[in-house]
Amino acid sequence: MIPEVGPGTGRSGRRSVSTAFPRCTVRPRYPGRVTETSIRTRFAPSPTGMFHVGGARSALFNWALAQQRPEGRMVLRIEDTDAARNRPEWTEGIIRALAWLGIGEDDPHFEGPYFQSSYADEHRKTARALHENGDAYYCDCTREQVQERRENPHLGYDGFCRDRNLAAGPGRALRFRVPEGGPTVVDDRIRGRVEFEHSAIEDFVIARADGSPLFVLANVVDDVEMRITHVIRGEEHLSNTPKQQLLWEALGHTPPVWAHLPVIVNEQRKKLSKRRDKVALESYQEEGYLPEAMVNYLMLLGWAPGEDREIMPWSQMQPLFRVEDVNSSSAFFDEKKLRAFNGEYIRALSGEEFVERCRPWLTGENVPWDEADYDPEVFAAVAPLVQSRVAVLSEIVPNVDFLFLKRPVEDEKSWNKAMKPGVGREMLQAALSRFADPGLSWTAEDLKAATEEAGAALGLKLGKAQAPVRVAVTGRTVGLPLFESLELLGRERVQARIAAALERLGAQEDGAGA
RNA sequence: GCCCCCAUCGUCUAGCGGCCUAGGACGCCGCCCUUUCAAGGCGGUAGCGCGGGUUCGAAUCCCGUUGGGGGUACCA
Repeated sequence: MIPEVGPGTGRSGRRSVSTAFPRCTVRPRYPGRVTETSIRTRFAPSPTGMFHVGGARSALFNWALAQQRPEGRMVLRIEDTDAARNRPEWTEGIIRALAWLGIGEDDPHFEGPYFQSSYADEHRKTARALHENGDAYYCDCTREQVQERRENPHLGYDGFCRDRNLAAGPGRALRFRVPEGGPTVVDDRIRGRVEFEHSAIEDFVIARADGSPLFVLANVVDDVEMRITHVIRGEEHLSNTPKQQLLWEALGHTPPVWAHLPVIVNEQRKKLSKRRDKVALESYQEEGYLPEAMVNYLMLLGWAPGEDREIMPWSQMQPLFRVEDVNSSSAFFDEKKLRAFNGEYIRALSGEEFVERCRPWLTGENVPWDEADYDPEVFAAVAPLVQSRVAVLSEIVPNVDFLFLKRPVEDEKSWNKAMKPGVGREMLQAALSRFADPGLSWTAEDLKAATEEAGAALGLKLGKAQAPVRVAVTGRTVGLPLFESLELLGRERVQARIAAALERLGAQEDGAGA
């Protein structure tokens, strides 16, 4: 059974998300609010305009945690320091995708978006401070020089400039001085204690030769400034974590709670990639996945609410979520299961809600019929028949197109299957004459009886008898219950379509004969 | 190569030393219902990678091994 409402329905549902997001202004400083739990979610704007399903899951986990505490905040920071990734539209895509999932600024637990680029001065200032107190040093080694110098190709930077006391200058990058000896222990909520020997961490670059800070530094500076307490992100960041923790400590702060989520993989067990895999949240949205189904499915990737429950609305799921319970092994994104969930959520919709949700797929540019031929009342009438037959909303189109198209779609396979010699023509003729009887009331019930009789006269059971009629009228061998469809289409159009099919059969025969 | 992570049905998972003859869900396969297709009902298939320990007892703890994955940038 499906519960009443999903997560996004009330807030985001099909509602269009405000395109102009007022908060999207440059902020000189982060508010640096102290909250019980400031959870940080960060996204880099992507030129593809796509929002990764993996990012969606991370966001949802963060969101659940933030909503669990009265003062909890999920802070969205747009990491746009890469100048090439600085278009407002891309940021808008992130906001819109989150809103679709039910995560947005109209909820007090949401804060942001903030823009990392607006805080660049602080990043540089911190870099200089790190240099001044000796935690970082300038290095003028080129990549080639480093490679030539080290005998052991497995090692990274060899620390050549560690004690050269170089001043800042052109061509000089700033490197962090990783302490000698001992490990840095990352205490991860999901993985437990993970030790990284300092000898295995090279003196990493924190600012480029042009003075611009790198992700690893900017990220920490921002998190410190924003008083971030929980960092919940993908496993791909685990190896950055000891570096960032070292930075936190060098800046005199206690590192946040870390939790590294397992990666989401494809059938080849490789990390989902934008090139190979269908990862864009938007593409699922376009296909007609409901946000509440997507949210439900995503939450189950690496976590389970227990007691053998799976289909559960956000309102019930959210309080149950615990990061500690997240599985540490990678999870395969199974679209089949997502589809099954989506079908369940669709069937759980009320009739009116279903019709409402279908609208975007029935109108507009991509619809196969003339807009003038579309009749919302006709759709509303068949909607109950459609509802249990689709797993994603876009599938409603092939189910109902025969009602709005001037002529049914032409599908060779369906035609050949139904219009077998000795059956097709005979059946269509029989049906046509029956349907022409003015005494026949044009109702599903009587149409069924009439078709049954017509078939019986030819020795056909209803299952066989209905096939040619169905193909003649709808163009397909499968579809909605036939007689309700005929009733709705109307006597005139049904007769015309059967006649047209007979004509086509005749032409085929003539062609074959000649 | 080096560092790190991971390991229960095909897939997502439950399990955190005896309730396990390993539970649920998706998928798949039957059967029922049926005007096609769905939906629905009933049933079935299938798993603790391997080898050592520890223990009266191990899917659960330890070690090793194998196999996957992530990282390894003056990207984020």
